[in-house]
Amino acid sequence: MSRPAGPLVPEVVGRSFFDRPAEVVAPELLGCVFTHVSAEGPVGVRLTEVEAYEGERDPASHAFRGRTARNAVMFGPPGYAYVYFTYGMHFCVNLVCLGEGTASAVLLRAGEVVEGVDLARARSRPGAPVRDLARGPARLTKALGIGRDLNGADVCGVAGPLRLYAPEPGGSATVEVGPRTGVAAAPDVPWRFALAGEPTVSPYRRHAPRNRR
DNA sequence: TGCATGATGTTCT
DNA sequence: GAACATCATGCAC
Repeated sequence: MSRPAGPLVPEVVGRSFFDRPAEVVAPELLGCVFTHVSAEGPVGVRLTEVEAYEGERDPASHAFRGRTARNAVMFGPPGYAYVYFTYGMHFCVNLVCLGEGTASAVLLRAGEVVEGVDLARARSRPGAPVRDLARGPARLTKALGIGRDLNGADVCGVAGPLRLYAPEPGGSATVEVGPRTGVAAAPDVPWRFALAGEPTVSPYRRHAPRNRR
């Protein structure tokens, strides 16, 4: 498609983009700008690190044991946000891939805040450097102000609070591939994708088993 | 600079 | 009742 020359109006990513396996969608999400417009204002994050999760063939996925009330969104149509609560205090956000009945999703792990920096910082910690605001999946949702109420929100709709914009053309970035971070199961599957050389990308950490008391 | 640990709630077995 | 796709903090070196 074409658009008239003028100010940069980034294109909203369409639903067909997500109607593909997560491990295919994931690397293409890098560089996209994910925005949440709330009552407080807009915050946008340029994605620098993501992870792919498949359904029943991926033991690290929430959908591994089949459909439940919590992961129902993952089994739904593509282009929606799956938000879940974990570790008693953190939210993480996924973008659902593939069609109805297939649990495929991409976890957004980290990004660089490119819009609404002040708001993002206020939600995080005053004085925090910009590159720390969305470094890590839980911080990313915090910076964007994403909570449980956005579970199942449409990412492809122009009217919704969540939107995903295609990266500006011309930027060729090197994509780094590696094992997923922090997962207890299938730690060696290379489905973690990151932009090389980005300071917002968290260092690789293997899942740390917790001592029980 | 790097590791170990506690906080905290939802979900599933 | 245990595990968990995490983060911030404290302490050792």
